[in-house]
Amino acid sequence: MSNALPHESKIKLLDAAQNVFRTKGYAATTVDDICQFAGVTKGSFFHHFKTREELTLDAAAHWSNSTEALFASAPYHRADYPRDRVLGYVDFRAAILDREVPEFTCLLGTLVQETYTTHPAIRAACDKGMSSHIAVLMRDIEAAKQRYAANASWTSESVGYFIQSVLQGSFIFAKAKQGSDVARANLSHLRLYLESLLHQPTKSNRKAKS
Amino acid sequence: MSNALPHESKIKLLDAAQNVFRTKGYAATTVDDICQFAGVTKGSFFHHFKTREELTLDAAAHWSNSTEALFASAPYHRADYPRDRVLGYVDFRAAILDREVPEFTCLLGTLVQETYTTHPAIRAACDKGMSSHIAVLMRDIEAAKQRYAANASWTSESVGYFIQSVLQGSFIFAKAKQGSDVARANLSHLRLYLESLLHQPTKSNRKAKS
DNA sequence: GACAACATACCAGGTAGTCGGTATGGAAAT
DNA sequence: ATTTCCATACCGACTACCTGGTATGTTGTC
Repeated sequence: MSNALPHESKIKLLDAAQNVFRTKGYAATTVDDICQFAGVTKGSFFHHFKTREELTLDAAAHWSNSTEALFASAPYHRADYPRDRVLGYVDFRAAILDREVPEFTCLLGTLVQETYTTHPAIRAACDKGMSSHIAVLMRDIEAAKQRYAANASWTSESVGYFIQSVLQGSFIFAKAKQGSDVARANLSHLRLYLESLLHQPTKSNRKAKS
Repeated sequence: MSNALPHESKIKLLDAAQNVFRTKGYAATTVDDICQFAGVTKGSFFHHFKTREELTLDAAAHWSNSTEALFASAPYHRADYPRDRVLGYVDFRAAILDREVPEFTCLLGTLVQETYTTHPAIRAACDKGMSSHIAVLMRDIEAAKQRYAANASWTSESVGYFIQSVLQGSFIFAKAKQGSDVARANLSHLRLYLESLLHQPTKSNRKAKS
């Protein structure tokens, strides 16, 4: 990838794609839709991207970068104890639900469902983006596991995927019900489960080594 | 709805729609795709359905009916204790994962994600279908709750939605990863959580009244 | 012969991608 | 300093194609 920062129109198009795809889905979104939302012309679109699929791949990468930056800078991420960071992640996801549905749902989850058999490259990009997000989360889960449940039979990886799956499923119900009530309730169930996996810490084991 | 049982071609079309939608998604599926899969002509299609959207609504209803029948006749459903039926449901869902991805994923979850802003009627049909499936499941959850966790603060409804959300999220990862490993792991996490909500029964409280 | 259940050719609208062209800004030549 | 040159960014009309839906015809059956 080039290291020069992309032009304004290109970024506008990528951001527009994020929004329109999450609202109308991949296949129902036309190039003109994206151009209109971005406020640029079709000529500009095809200057920056060879095809609609190429834009989609770029948009998936753009999404991964911006979400990773968002979570990295979120306050929960600075908690001292890994367990607090894991639970903080869940709380943070719950806090975001105060918006319109297309604004808190996941681009990659939306895309992959429509393209997994028809557009292998997009499917792979979504898989990669979601997996790398989970990999980051896994670091905290693993650290918390070492501290509170070192001998448990579950893996931090499986818990990472479980968390993401609950989120993705919650998004589907948010779309079906046009609201985030189910998502919110799901996240409290999830939190409860995570608390039980990482047994409630006491002052003493909080003070324990690293 | 008519009480006469629908013609063979109509059923073929509804079944074909189920399969093709789950494979290619709603918007990417053409009427010709469905006709070809069903082995009927376009003329037949538009004889039975006024529009593509009407077929989709019928397909959603058809899906709800056939899945409800499937679960009602599944062996787990005949367990004596409601707790066993709830856990049996999860195990049954896990057992189904031995197939190709489009065969075990949920039509309604797929449809709603693509249509929730653009096709209100389809969105509503999906919501209705998923909610009524949960309502059936809820009966067992509620009965199990009365027995093992009568005073717990969670509602059987929220647990029903949580179970479905884990499933829907699992389907997304099945699509992203082209396999059901994550789904399977998710279902064991889910089972563990449900077991903890409905505390492990002993011989004595199994024998307890009704 | 009337009606349902098809079959097939066709059409109108929409869409991805193309193509010739313009604007702009910076480097190079003079 | 001024002119020339060129690459990048952008514009919008146009095209070839696809797709939902229609119109019209055919077959079988009660």
